[in-house]
Amino acid sequence: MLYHLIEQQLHAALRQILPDAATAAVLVRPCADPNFGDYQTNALMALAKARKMNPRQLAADVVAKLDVREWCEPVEIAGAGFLNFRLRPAAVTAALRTARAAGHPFVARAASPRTVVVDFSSPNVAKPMHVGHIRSTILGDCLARTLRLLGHRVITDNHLGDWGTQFGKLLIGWKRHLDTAALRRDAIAEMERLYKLVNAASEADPAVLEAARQELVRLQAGDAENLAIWREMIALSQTQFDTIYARLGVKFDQTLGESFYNPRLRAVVAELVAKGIARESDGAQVVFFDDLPELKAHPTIVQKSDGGFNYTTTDLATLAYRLETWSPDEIIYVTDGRQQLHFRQVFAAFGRWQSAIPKLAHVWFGSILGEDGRPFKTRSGDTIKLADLLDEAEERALRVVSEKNPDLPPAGQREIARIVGLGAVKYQDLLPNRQSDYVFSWDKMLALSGNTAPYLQYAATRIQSIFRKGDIQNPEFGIQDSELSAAEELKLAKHLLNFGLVVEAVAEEYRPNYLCNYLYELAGHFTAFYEHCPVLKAGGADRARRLALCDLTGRVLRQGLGLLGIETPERM
RNA sequence: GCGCCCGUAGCUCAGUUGGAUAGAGCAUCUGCCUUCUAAGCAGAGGGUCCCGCGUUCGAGUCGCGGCGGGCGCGCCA
Repeated sequence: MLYHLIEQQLHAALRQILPDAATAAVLVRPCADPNFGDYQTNALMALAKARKMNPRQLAADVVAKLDVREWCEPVEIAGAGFLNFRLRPAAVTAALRTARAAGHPFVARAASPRTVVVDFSSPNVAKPMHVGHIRSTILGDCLARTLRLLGHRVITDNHLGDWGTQFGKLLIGWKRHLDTAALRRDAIAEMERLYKLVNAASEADPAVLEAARQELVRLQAGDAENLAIWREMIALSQTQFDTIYARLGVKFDQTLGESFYNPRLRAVVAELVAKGIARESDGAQVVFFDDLPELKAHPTIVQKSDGGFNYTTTDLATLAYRLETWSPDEIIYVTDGRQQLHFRQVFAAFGRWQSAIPKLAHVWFGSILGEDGRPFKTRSGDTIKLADLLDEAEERALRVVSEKNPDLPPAGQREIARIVGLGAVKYQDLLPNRQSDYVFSWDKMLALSGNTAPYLQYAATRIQSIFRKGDIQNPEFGIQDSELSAAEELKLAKHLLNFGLVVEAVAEEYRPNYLCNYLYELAGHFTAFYEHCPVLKAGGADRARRLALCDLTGRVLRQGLGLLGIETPERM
């Protein structure tokens, strides 16, 4: 990648001037304003400041030692000490030629691949998946795909909520009120009905609450009947999850729910106690963090006073299992922001328990708010089911498709509507900064114009259309030494070069919105090119080169959308 | 009370080690389909980046203090 080569040369030059400088912080980034050039570095100013040097003088000294003639016009020193690099067109065409031969154009595989566990989605058994599950699922899937493209070994794990106190109420409901016909029709809806029924009843009648507690105790003690019912509830739920995941194109390498770790919990606590990490307090076993100021006031319980375990215990057992099973370099948790304190506690406790721990990342996202700006209530009944959201998305897309393409056969229209509708939902979810709360709105979630997936898909289909119209199957076109004659070609080409930079940033900061914005800009550059530069009607070298640009743009768009988990139709 | 996050155009939001003249989409307005798909393109208007002080050559970004909102804080997950 050109920016990387420039960066390396810059580091070499800097070492000649300041041998002890930390070059890792000296980055070459795309210019904020193309008027300044293609790439810039601002780090010399910071470096000069730290050493009380004259920044412009330092810049001049470094430039004197810097040799980037192969790729750049003469380097400019601007303002307080910016270095601006402008690519030579010949270097751009050379980079495009290299990319056309590459399996994944403009993306460099990681020099040292790492093993990364990604924990995401984690829906609860016996409950419908609702809009609240979409962010974790889509975000986690995107991060997994991104890390894989960069050459890392990724293990995705769906940590199902398949154990816990809710099963007491569910068991009561199953035994007393089960409607088997309704269960056959829609198992999740029936289980949800049972839960709500018993939940309401236990609020009114303490005897029901006590009965539910007893059922839970029997389940935990291994009662055969309760275990059988519990297993059936899991199996029925898994069918629903599988349907949703198939629709979303999300795959898991592992589905190890909370219950998988039950047999390990006692030993975890025993070890924590033996090592003096946990101690008894008010009848419970508790881990205190007296030496950590931010957690001093927030101890965490690993065994309740009634002897039961909780999610901190389960999460610690899960970490230990992952460590011994896969020896990961990193474990990523994708959950909402309300669990920040919990994960700080788990990570801190785990750090005391185990000597060598991998990088632990809690990738959190904001809450979903209702249209009124109030938090979305999960228990109040007006939760929007994920399946309904996806249905609505496909229906809205179908209306547009049938209007725009009335001549396509219905099955073709539905397939396009499926890809466009699901793409719109996913993109809308990945576009905002993940840490912002978002206000749920049908219109916003399902928008099909502007900065949306359909815009990107549309650009990709226009490219496909060119190849169809030109009847170009095995393209023998290529980029000769001819110049990129139009300004739009050069802009498009230069933007393509930065794809890998963005993919790496997504993986490093766990922020797919960087990729969304990059692809939106790419599609914008392509559209400008498309409006101004005829491809099929151009002749000779222009035509060949523009076809090559179309091909590369199409590949990057499809690859980028693929990282977001979004498909691209042939036409739309 | 303590902690985390947020406050940027009418609305929804971006804003990459602090960096150059703060950007999109939607909405509004003006043009563009006889040329590879108008789900598009070109252009216009629209800003006290919540307020104040500070650090800095330079602050939407960092620090401190306010104001407003969301979330969390030992036996749910």
